[in-house]
Amino acid sequence: MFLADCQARLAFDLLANTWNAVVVWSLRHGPRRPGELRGQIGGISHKVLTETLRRLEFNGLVERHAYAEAPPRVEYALTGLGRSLLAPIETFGAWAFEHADEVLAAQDRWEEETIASPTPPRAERPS
Amino acid sequence: MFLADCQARLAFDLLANTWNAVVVWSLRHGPRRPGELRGQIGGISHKVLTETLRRLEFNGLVERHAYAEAPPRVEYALTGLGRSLLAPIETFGAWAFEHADEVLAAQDRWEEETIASPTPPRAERPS
DNA sequence: CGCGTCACGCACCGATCGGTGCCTAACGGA
DNA sequence: TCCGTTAGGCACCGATCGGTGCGTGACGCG
Repeated sequence: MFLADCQARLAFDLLANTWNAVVVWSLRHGPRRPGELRGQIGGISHKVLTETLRRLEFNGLVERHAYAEAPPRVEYALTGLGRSLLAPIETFGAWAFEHADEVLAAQDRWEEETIASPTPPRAERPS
Repeated sequence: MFLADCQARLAFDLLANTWNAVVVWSLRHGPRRPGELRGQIGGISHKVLTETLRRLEFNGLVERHAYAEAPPRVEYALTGLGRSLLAPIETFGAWAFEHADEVLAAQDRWEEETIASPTPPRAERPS
């Protein structure tokens, strides 16, 4: 599992992007319009949102429905496949809630122990 | 959950990298040396492996044990926090096994429907 | 003495990620 | 007529990701 060309790597490619899982999660309660998504999710640019939605559509996780109306209206909804991904995502979210403080504590510990650390491996910290 | 500055975003930063989850998973059965990891995992460069391990160490998921021996010997092991992440990772892996074919089918469908697609949103395909 | 092993650092590089800013198209309202 | 709204395309940009290649230090072996 997860070795070399294993299919399981595919799952991580689906979550490798910063926003994929967040967008999927934001669609869990039904169809949403891009504007709504941009509102619900904080700090995603409109370009990246559409790119993300295209990618999710390409992978069969969401469906795009465009209505030819006065102000253009578009809705994105999860497919069955997309909905099946909600459970794993929630598992992760639960883990994060339980252990976020431990991760933060570990990061702080690192900063203490190594005096003047040359290159803190990465921010990894919500701005 | 997953909104704006929510802590749950942290979980995805931990998996945002291509190799983080794979390396954690490769350590599930006990300590491993870098060489072993490079062997188990396919196609990871030595630079990226050490970077990944440093990052995991920084986040408190793995521990580094160096033995001052003749040919330098180093072992990396999961911490308790790291082990607690195995369950969510496995959940994902299970999802991938179940649905990988659906994702691939969706991708193929995309290629059929849109004749000469201008920009296939992304490879997202194991090479 | 030269070679191999092992962990790892560093310089360099191309590809991708994500962000900003500006553009269109189509309509309703003032 | 001009503005606002909505979706989204396009150009451009800096930061990061991941890869290659080379060097080092300490040892063991022939």
